[in-house]
Amino acid sequence: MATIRDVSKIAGVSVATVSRTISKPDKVSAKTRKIVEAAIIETDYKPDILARNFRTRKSSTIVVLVPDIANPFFSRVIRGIEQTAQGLGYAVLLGDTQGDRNREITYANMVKTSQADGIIQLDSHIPFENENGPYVPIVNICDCVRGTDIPTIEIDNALAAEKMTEYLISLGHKSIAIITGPVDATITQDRLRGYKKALKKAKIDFVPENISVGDYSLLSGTTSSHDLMQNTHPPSAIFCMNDEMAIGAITQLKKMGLRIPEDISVAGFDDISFAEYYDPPLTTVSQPAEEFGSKAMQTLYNIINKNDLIQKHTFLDFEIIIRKSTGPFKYET
Amino acid sequence: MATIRDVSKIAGVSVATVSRTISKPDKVSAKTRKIVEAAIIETDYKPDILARNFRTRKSSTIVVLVPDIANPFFSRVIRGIEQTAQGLGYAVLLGDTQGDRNREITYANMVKTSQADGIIQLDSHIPFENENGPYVPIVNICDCVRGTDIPTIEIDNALAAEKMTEYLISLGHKSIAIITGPVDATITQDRLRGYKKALKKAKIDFVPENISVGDYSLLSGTTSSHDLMQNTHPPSAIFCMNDEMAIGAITQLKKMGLRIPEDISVAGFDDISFAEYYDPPLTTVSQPAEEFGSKAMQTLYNIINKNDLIQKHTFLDFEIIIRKSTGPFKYET
DNA sequence: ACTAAAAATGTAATCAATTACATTTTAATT
DNA sequence: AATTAAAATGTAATTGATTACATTTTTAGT
Repeated sequence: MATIRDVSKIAGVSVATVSRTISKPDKVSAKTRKIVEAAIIETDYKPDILARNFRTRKSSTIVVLVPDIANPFFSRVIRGIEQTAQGLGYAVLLGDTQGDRNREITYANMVKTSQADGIIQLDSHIPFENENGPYVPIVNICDCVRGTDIPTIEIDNALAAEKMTEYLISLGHKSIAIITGPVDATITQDRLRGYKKALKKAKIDFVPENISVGDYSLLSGTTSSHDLMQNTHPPSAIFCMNDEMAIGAITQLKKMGLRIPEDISVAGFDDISFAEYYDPPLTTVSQPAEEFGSKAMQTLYNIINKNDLIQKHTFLDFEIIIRKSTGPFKYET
Repeated sequence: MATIRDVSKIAGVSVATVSRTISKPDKVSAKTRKIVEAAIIETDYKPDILARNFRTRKSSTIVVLVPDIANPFFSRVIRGIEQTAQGLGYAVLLGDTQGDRNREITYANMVKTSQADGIIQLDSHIPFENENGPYVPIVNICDCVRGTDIPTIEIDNALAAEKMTEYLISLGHKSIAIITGPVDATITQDRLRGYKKALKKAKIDFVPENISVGDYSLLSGTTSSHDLMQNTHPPSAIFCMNDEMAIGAITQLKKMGLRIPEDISVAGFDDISFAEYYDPPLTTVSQPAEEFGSKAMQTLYNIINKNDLIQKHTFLDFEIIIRKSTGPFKYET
């Protein structure tokens, strides 16, 4: 493999000139630039990225921390990150944490050791043992921690849940259950807040038994919905904090002989691609997954390169998608 | 940040001894090892990975080339890769190619420049301009090229398709359509071969119009199935080369007023998590997604580290999962 | 106690780029 | 043509760990 020194010899210039030809061509006269470029081609020179990274203390690599890559919403976000990263000349290191804090820290240390230039975290947890460590460029998206000055990108989860709940109320539902995500997640708390707010505005009493904690899996949708139907006053509508749980719930409710939406309404969250193709097509909250990814990468890029145009807290638009899994409340006959 | 020199000063030994304490502790006496370890803790020394990578020409990073990360089957494979990679001390660079050959080459060059130590390719395409370039550790999985000595990991796709087709034939179906993946993919050709073989064994004539080319998307399942139903002799069963297309097909067929499986049977491929939760639950071919990933990573690790125990061509087990989307053929009434 | 072999440790070169600073060349102005 | 500023180029230090080779210390055997 040819080195910069080989090129400089062939071109009859110094290594500095070769280096400049590559990284700041306008600092080199047109004549020598041509000579050097010819020498680069002749020697088939490819800069040694490892040496460059070592010297410049940059890796042009970022880490994505994701609770679970196999989650269809997250994988779309990551696709958005990856596409934008490619455009900006960054590589994406995948950090599937499976919720494990130690793995988060392992990946965070890759930034501290310059193996990566920054982190995009999709979970509401900051992977630093303590806050007074070295500065680490990080963007927190989708599910964001509060009370730090770390840039965040999210939708207004409380409002989205409020709107969806209002919609269900507008259909005549009074007993609306909710299947949540893990209790310690910010989005769970936000959405629960929005749900309660909508109930309050409609003067519907909040019933604790209408809450079931899930874990975003299909299975937890089935078990949670099963549990909810055992309540003394079973719900006539179930709002799930993601589409998988909604699909799990519908599967279970159908198995119990209930018709969707005639007997019970089910709404989801995320609008994954399957939502539209489910039977019945799922009423859900659409989130701009790819935009989350591209915005996050763009913001992280600005942080790394110290552009001042960083918006600390960005809110993206959501949309209530009304399909066929929700319908008017009907009194029992 | 403390360097190895700081540690050596504190410990009163040479940098070589510190380096050895870290990488080959058995080459260092117990006494000095203790001293050095204490100094490492005192200085909070973390080896500079960039310097190490530069010097050793290794990055402990591998690249995963995937046609689309948002495909649920692929994301499970990647999860398997990532888990195993973590255990082996490797980081995973995500290369979402969207089928773009240039992107594949870009990522392949990262290996040539030592930014990554090897590649796991999930597509039947080898990303080298020509074969006589530098040696690149690579493993080809799921959809594999033929006629090279690159290690592959796959299921026997022809056999799987043959078995599924045989199953549909055993239900009495004679007009069995197939929705394929892209024509140039090895798995498409393999599965098509298995499909034809089963037809031939059952003495059923192969009808070209029963083939519709899809692209693995939900939408292509709907359009392909719609097209197939316009045939002069519409099929009584449709075998789709992945579950998304099967789900798209079922959605479309239901829209056309057909009942699944009473009026028409639909089978998929992959057994993604949604398959079991669909209505009706999908008959499909189960592939061991995570095992693909972990086997691939293990094999790549062996290649990189020149262990000789490399099995060139590995075949994993598949399983025909019979659920409710397929049923006996019934003559039109 | 002496010697040889083995183990432990140290010295200093090395990896290939970038870049601060020094020097030379070119351009502009009078 | 002389002077000065600006542009272009060159020199050589620098980055931090690894490791070949040299040297010292320890161990074992007599």
